[in-house]
Amino acid sequence: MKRDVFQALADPTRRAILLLIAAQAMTPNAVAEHFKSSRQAVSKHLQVLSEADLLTQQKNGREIFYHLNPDRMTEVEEWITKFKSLLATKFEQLDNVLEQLKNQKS
Amino acid sequence: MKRDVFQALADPTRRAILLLIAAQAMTPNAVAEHFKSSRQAVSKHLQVLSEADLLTQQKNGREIFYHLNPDRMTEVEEWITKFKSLLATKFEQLDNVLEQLKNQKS
DNA sequence: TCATTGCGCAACCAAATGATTGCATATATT
DNA sequence: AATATATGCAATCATTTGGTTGCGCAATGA
Repeated sequence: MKRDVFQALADPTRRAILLLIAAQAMTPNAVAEHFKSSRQAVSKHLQVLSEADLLTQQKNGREIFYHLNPDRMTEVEEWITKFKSLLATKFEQLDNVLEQLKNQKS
Repeated sequence: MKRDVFQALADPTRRAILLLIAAQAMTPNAVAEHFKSSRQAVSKHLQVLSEADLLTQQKNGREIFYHLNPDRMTEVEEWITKFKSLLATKFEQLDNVLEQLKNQKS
């Protein structure tokens, strides 16, 4: 399943997991040891993060290491950048925003 | 109610609303005109964004203009920055991450 | 004054979410 | 071969979420 990156980042536990894995690739059990959450709960979070392409898996024997995929985070950065540039130019840009949002109209 | 900024940004419609209002402060009706969503649905989104302190209200007669609060977005930026700096230094920083996540342990 | 407009709020509903439990499978260890 | 370990997957459940509907209230306008 394809998932929205922002939605994947919405959960604070998932953000913490990302920070952990950003520092070092880890197995689900290793991740779970750092949280109150159970292994299964963590496993579900890892699945969500994987579906958002924020993580990749690397099987090694019976262990599965989850690695970070840094590319996907740039998508968030780009949104923020767009947002900020919009702020900078304000009113002048309203037409452009309207144009870009056109497909969301009824 | 206090709300998580990331959670507020999780919904694509809310992100679009933020872009609109970033370009120009608007009333709920004005916002709703740009979406398929009903006024009440948009109004709820505005409420969520307000609870996350991403928007402020300014009453003017019977109209309420929603303005952007750009400060709150920096919180997201800071998380991303932290994330990226973690990536840059990788393994060396693992201890720091563990230290920061300590309070989330059982 | 009376109708209309802009808006928030509460109740309600279907769908999604986060978590738990139980089980199956593959790999490792004895 | 038998057991233990690491993990995923499905079912289930309570809670949250996004949306609709209906109502009430303040401000505008006739």
